[in-house]
Amino acid sequence: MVRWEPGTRERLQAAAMDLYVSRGFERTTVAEIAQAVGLTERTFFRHFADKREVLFGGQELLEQAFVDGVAAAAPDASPLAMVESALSAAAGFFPAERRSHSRQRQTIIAANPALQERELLKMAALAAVVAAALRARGVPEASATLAAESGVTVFGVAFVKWLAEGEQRSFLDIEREVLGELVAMAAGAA
Amino acid sequence: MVRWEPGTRERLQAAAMDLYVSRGFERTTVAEIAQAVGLTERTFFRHFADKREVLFGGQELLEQAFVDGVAAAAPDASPLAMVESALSAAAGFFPAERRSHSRQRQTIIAANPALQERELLKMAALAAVVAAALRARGVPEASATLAAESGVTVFGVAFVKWLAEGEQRSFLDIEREVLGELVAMAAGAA
DNA sequence: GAAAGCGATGTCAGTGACTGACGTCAGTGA
DNA sequence: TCACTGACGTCAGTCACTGACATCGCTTTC
Repeated sequence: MVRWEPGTRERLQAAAMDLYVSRGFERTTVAEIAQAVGLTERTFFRHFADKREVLFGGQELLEQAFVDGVAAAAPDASPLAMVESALSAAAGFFPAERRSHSRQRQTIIAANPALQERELLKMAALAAVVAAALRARGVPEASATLAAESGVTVFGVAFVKWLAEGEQRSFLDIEREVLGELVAMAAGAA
Repeated sequence: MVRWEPGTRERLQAAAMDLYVSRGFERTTVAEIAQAVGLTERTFFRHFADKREVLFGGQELLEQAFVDGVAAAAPDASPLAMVESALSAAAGFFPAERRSHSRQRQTIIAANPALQERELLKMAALAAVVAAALRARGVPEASATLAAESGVTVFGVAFVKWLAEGEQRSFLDIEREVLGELVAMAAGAA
């Protein structure tokens, strides 16, 4: 008999999601989450920096996908083409099966400014690593920042659309549509 | 003799800035801030929702400037032209005299993820009201969101540039430059 | 001009997030 | 065998934030 069940982190995440859904984020206590999986509040904080972070696992993987996408773009690609490649790479993270889970998560976040703050921070971090990846490919500072920020904006807008009721298209298709709209908008003002 | 000194809110803001600079944000207590102006912790929380909010006064005024800017754009202006108008209107908030103060504030924020989160939330709120203003002028949903987000991105990038050491140009000039770069980047991919 | 009400503040007693120090104990390797 | 490690528990403490209630100059009302 093992001393501790494996997958502590994952069990805490699942319990937190459940409780955030049923009681709401603010009305659930870290002690309750820990208790739900037979652990202590102190142990929760050994796995997650804070009560919000438990909803934001996998950030590093998403960042890596974006970075890999930038690296995979054609040698002579424009900054925006590199971003497009990154968006394509990230689309793999959101297959149709994941929509239900993502929707539930997004509902929780939408109900709490504190969680929105954390999400915005994650998106900002994402933009920062994408900008760094672009700079590593020789894109000048200003363009890199703008392209990265725009890319993350497209990602965010596409994500919300993907979650919309009745939406049937793949995440990738929606990303492409939104990116096209952005380019069209900017082109109209050139 | 009056019972209370006037300008409580402003005095709290000033004391908070001072302490955040000298001791750092995390190492200063709300009780200390209140004490510094002869008040109680409880009173601090009657003026500010939390310890971070004290650094983010004047948000409504900035939002209003953006909204007014959108409204002031030419009747046949494109979404991006409306955003440009909004950026121009906002530039009035950042005359050269304010750079020193803004720089100090930005240094505090840059040192604390919790404060960055709050700033990002404020920028997201700004984007939301700009998007609403664009929609009110007939811009379709998707374009409004993208144009607003792009505008706020330009604003943020321009703000950082404006604060850079050795930068001499006006905030408005920098905004225009950054917006131009964004349009050029998007146009290059059209 | 006394009484009533208002508004900004103080006081006090919480709750809950988060931290540091230290103890526990099954498994692991020398 | 035994030292050591890693994941967890226990405990005490700090601090952000909240609700309920008291205080008391000032203003309004009759």
